Amino acid sequence: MARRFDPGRRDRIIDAAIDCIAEEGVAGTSHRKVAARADVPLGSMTYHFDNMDELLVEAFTRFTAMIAETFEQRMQDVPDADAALDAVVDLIHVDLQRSNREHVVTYELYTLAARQNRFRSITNQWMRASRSALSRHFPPDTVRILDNYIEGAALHIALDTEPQARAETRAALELLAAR
Amino acid sequence: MARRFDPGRRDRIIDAAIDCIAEEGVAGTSHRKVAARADVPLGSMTYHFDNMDELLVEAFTRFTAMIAETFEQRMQDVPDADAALDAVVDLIHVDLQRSNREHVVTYELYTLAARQNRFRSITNQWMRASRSALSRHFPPDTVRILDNYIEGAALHIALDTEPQARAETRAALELLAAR
Amino acid sequence: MARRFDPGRRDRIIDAAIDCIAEEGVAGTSHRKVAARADVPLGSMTYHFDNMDELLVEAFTRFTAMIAETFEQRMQDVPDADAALDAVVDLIHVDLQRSNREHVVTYELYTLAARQNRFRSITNQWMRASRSALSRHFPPDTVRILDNYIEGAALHIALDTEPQARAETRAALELLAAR
Amino acid sequence: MARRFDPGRRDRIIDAAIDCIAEEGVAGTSHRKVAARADVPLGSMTYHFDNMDELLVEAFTRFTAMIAETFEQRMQDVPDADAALDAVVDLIHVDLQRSNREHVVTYELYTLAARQNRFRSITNQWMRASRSALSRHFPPDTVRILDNYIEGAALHIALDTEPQARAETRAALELLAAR
DNA sequence: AATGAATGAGTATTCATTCAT
DNA sequence: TATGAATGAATACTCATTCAT
Repeated sequence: MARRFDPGRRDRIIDAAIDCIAEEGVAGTSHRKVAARADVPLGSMTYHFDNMDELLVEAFTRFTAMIAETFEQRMQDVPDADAALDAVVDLIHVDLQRSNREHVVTYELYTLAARQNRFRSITNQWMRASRSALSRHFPPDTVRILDNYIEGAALHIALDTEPQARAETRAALELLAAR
Repeated sequence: MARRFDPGRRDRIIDAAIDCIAEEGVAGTSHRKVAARADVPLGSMTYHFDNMDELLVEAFTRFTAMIAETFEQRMQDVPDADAALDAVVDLIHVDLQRSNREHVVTYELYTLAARQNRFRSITNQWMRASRSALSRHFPPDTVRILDNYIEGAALHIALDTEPQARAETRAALELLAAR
Repeated sequence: MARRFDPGRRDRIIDAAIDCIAEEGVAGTSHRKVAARADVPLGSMTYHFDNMDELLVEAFTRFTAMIAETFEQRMQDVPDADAALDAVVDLIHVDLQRSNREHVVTYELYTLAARQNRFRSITNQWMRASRSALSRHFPPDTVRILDNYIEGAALHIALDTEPQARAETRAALELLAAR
Repeated sequence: MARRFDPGRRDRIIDAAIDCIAEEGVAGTSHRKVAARADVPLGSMTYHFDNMDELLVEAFTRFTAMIAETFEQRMQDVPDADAALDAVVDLIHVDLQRSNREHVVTYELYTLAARQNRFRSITNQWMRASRSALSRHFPPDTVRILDNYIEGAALHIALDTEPQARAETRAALELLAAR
């Protein structure tokens, strides 16, 4: 009845899906809920996306692209390796801790990626982008090692309850970057 | 009508739940499926566990306890720090890669932990146990740093498709342990 | 697979719900039973009604509307107060005693109304309609008193096993109406 | 294991059942909930009461006996018919309005009574007791009429949202009692 | 191109009752 | 005598997907 001309509807659905995943998890994300969030009729969900998996792939692709983009920008904005390490420490200790929204969506994705290739492609591409951003300031071998450490440190801060000092993170990164 | 006396049934249900999570994910784990796997009537599921979450908590608690136990044993079996690093490299490059069963269950847990305290308690306890095992051979600060790296490296090997050499892992660990 | 186009289905479900409440009580009224009675698939129940309460509200609303309508008609059809009293006596001693269907549904509603506002709204509206019908022949104060007596007399005839004479009812009503 | 000697357990179960009916309705009253409330093992429920209906009959019998007893006492305590009417007005406008606990249990009983003889016996006995109490001050015919009015007035105050004045109730009762 | 209605399979959970101990 | 464990049937409700319009 309403809204027959609605460009951007597809986009809105994808954004709504990301929100839904963040708030209710992949398990709690259904056509109905996403449709309600995006304010589109239920029937239009499977019109725009063949099935739920299709939508999840698009949602996670957009989510990771946004984060990768931000990180790339950050690495582009710092003058040298030392400043890059500072930016990484900030990323781990400030940005990611601001809200756990990014954590939860990330681990939802990891869970899918551990099981299905199509989602592992997304994590793979994301990780490649992260390493590419780090490559602006560090040699390839160092990049991989740093990348590993960053991932582990972020995860432990998120899922462990014992505090971790900025200084410690910085020290570890320096050690790995200096080799 | 059949089996009225079945001690150990609770245990069997928990094991069946772990299997189910490994093969079908938390989302794919239902009372019905676990009951079928454990060969118990559906009605007995909520007799033994007040609700699904209760069962998941017990399943993940047992799962992490088993893994932590194995790691503790390994650290106990090696004579010195150098051998401990070898064991860690093996853990990352051999054991974890043998099947992705442990990965998938682990990330399922992380996903829950990112959202609910009761599951975060489980990851927290697990991480504490891992660090405690490493403490046999390394000082506290080093332990935390090693632990972060191990987590990140394992995750990237699991969810990235680009290969990572044993030598590289060993080198990074040495760097972090030597400080 | 069969019937894809079925207008009036919603209506049929409501009628089936009233029948089900009459025969098996609210406690015995389930989605399954109503669906079977209305000859619709189980899955369509919660499509048409968000939940069971929604359906009960609609069912009781329709039930009370039908009864109120009949009473209004009756009061409209009689020429004066005296004839109105006769009609009321008939209502209590003849109509309501013909089957206990109306009684049981009514008390089911009262039980819900004693506990939940949304059902008390229904009883409230019904009572207002009854008084409005009586207002055709009696002044407001008398209407309220008559209404109380009618309710109590009907209830006692239904739930007491001792007989009550028409003459007695008529005498009581006259007393109350004459004031 | 615990409490092997527990006289009064049966009594406690009946009281717990009344509480449960008051708070959650007959539909929400289950063996489990009553057992928890009475702090007795689930298995002892069907040991003391053959089935749920047996328990409900005992619960409603006790509930109505208590109320009838109170009313009888009240009628015994007043000196004459005029004071009796005052007491009745108080009953309707003060006592019953204090909490709706009595209302809800009463209508739960009426609902069962409308359908099953064994519960109608309970309402019947209750009503006989009420009339017997009124008989202390009024002749038989008047008693029945008063009883009807009291029932209807109480119900309308409970389930209608429009206020009803004490004076009006008193006036109606006087009219009926004076005949 | 777009969608409201439809539906069968599935979900977690509650339950009265039974019965071996 | 008393009860913890057990169980099959039932509950309300959600869902992805289909399809007639």
